[in-house]
Amino acid sequence: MKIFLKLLHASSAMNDTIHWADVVASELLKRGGKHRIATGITPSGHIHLGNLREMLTADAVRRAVIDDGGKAELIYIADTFDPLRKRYPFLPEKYEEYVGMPLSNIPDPEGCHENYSEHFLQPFLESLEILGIPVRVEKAHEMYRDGRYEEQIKVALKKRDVIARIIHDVTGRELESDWTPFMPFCENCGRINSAKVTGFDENWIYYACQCGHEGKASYSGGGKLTWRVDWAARWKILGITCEPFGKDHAAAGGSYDTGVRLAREVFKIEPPFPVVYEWIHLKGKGAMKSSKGIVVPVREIVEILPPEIIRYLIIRVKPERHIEFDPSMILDVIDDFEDEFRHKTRNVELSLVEDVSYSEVPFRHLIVVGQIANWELEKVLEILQRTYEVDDEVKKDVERRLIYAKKWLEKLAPEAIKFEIKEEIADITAEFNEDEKRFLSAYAEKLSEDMSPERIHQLVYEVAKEIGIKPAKAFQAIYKAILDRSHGPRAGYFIKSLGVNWIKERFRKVAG
RNA sequence: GGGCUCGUAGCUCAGCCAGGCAGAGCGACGGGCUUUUAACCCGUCGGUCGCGGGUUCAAAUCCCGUCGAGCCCGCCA
Repeated sequence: MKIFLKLLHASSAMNDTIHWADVVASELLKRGGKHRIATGITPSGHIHLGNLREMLTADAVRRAVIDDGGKAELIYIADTFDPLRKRYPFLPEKYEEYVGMPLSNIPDPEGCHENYSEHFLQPFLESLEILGIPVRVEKAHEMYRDGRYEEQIKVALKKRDVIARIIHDVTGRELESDWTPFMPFCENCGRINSAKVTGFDENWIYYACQCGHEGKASYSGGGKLTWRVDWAARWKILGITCEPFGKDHAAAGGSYDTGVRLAREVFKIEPPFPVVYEWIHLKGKGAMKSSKGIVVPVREIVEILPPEIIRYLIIRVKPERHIEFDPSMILDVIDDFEDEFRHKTRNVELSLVEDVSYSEVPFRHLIVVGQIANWELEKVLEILQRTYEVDDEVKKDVERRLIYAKKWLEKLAPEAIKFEIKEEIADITAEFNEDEKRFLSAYAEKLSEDMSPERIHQLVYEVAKEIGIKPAKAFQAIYKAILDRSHGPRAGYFIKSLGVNWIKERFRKVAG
């Protein structure tokens, strides 16, 4: 047996090591065949790339469980019933008065959605769809309103002392004698963080609010459980078996520690299997935090980068490692992806969005060709046909990724990679010396319609030699005449795709 | 005070769970292709695996300790 294990080890060492998501999946499958994975991001501001890590971590596990023969689904609990903590920098002054009110009761700061939480939630949900993350959405204010918490609220209120002791044991925090695990919603001032429970019976929870109002709250929507208790309660209500969460919750004495004990001792369930993940840092700016305004909204990223790249960016890194997100390095990440794609790695498998095909045309290439072809699909395909076999599948993929290439170029690309064809000769500011003019003129003479791109490229060297200038000078003249700069895409393909006759005419004009 | 992660080639990291000749990519250097946007091909250099102990025939890997970096511990992903 021991020898067998060693052999197994030796042979698996030759391949990639087991993917983290598969490790989690096999752990889960030891516990049962059916899993419900929870995620929970509060829509209190723009939902950013850092938040997305939670979703992608969960989705990678979901897929791994399914690939391993189990069943798994994803649930996203949007805490729409959470109070607005403070007036964030991006909110107008007026929002000071909404602090403490549930997000679902606050107006949309930009007036385009039903309420505050919807404003941030909707674009995020659209993004999840684009990223191929199938998720069942549960909005907290609806769960409470529909009475799904009722039983657990009653349990929590009755076991107030047990809960208080657990929180004290785990965190060392001494709770005040009038503390309860319930935060009533005050029907007078509309806040959900300023009233105290004064008593309860089978039908009502009685409270006194700082605003002076005294009233009674319903078990269905009249308030919510405090964070730590709410978390454990929802595990029970939704039957959660696995949940990824940020390292803040994982610290000793953090909310997962209390959650474990609350789950077992108060709600009588086994806590979900934890997957702890690290923050994503924005290169040079530190951890992404909505509250600090260091944010790349997910909805913007999914417009600029293909979903498989965004997935790959996060899924390829073990959750417990932090990710340094450097927008200027994204082409390298895409290169890595394309290299892994050729080897069909597990990272790629978990990153590709189902039902989306991916061709071998490199993204870098699309960027050059797209610019040459002025982003016209037919023209791009025509150019690609010289190097690739373009069938319907490739065509479909190119059509899809060409849009990203264009957006990426506009929003994230370094200037050096961009170029623009000067339509008018008057737009060219560069000077041409006699050698260059002689070259362009002679080159235009020899160039003919039936030449292949390779032949056109070769011709540059031949003509340059003939009139006695260095090839480098010849290339510079060509690019100056077309782009008004000294560098550009590989000359042969470039000239061919621009049209030989157009080039001949242009070179003659420039040469005077 | 408690907890987590990281420390392996100049840089970014894999390898550690399951001990078995120290790896990849990039960079640098040399050569080929007589500029092509961080192009391609061939080759070379490059590491006391943070440090100190321990276990073992054998340790980057396991155990104990230690130093350094970053982060978390009201709410937050």
